Amino acid sequence: MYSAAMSMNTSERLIEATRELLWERGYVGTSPKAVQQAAGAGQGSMYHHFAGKQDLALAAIRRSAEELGAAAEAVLGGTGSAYARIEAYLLRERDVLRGCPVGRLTMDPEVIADPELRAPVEEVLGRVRARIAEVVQEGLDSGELSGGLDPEEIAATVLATVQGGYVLARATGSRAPFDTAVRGLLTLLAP
Amino acid sequence: MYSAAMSMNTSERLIEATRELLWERGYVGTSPKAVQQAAGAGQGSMYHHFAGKQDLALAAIRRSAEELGAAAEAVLGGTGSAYARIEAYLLRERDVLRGCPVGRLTMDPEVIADPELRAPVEEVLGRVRARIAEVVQEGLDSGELSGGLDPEEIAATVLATVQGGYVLARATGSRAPFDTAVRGLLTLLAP
DNA sequence: GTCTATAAGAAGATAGAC
DNA sequence: GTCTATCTTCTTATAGAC
Repeated sequence: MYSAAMSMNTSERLIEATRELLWERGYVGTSPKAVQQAAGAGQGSMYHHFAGKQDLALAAIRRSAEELGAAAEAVLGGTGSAYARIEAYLLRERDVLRGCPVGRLTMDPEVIADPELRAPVEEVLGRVRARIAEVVQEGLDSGELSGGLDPEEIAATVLATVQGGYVLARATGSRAPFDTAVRGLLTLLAP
Repeated sequence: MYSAAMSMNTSERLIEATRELLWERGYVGTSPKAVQQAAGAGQGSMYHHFAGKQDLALAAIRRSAEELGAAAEAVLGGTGSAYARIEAYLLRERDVLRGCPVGRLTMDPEVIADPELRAPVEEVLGRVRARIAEVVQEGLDSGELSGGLDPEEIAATVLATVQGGYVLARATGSRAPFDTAVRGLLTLLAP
């Protein structure tokens, strides 16, 4: 059962349970049966609300992407200097060992092969990347960051460091490599 | 059938087929049956050579890790300045859209949950990270790289950028974000 | 809306013949 | 070493009753 969610209706519980399972096991590793058990819903109930596994995953992925975009915007659109906001993004509270609920899906062959499932993943990662680039541009305009930097390049480096930090952390079973990689990047970016 | 490998014996073909499937679909997404078909081997044949799925995956993962370590050492242990060798590592030929055959496994819940399967992944990523740190240290010692850098941190940033670059590339279906992230990092590292 | 029944095929083996 | 048979459980549904 989706323990933190007894007050949700069945459709909501199914989506939330799917989000958790996709995060932990990916699309290939998540079965409708596992979703039903986690949501406390029956077989017929699930197929009443959703057309099938793909349909349910689509709802779950869209919501996770939306949430990720909002969380990124919350720090990148905050107050402070450009460097401070990028630092806030990098140091933002994260469940490092669980990885990124969206980035994780890029390693799933069936998500990547399905344009509908891949679309929200591509869209939100592109949006966050563009938003970081805007902040870098602001830092260049104000003279806060050094002149030779390309905003799009630095934004890709920042996002890649985060996504790759998850990989290193999960490989070691410790969040330390994630934090180390972030500190390295912050040193390189330091005005 | 493992098309490029008709001359290998059954055991070899099974390992190579497993490496390909683990790379593409992960451990959770790879079935013994799929391995057998890709290797052109029968059920009984596979279970004669290997105790089961985990045993076969262990052989495959160990080999992929070994290969990755050797490829990294080939560029990091080459000639040239510290920066040039790190640049060579970052620009090294890669099948970007396929991702990293080793890093990819960190997103697999059953690999991460199994100490035997995770060990080669952790070991080789740690080894590459330490090797990059050595090269950064050489650059600091020679005065080629700026003084304020921590070798361990920069090494983690370099490896994370690569691993995260794969994520961004697969999300968009294009290798461009990988190359962009690498260029950003090279700009930040430039002596 | 939710439940149970049914089903073809895959997953991950084990057993024993050849 | 390789092959076929067999087994249990899981996967991903569909059909129809309540």
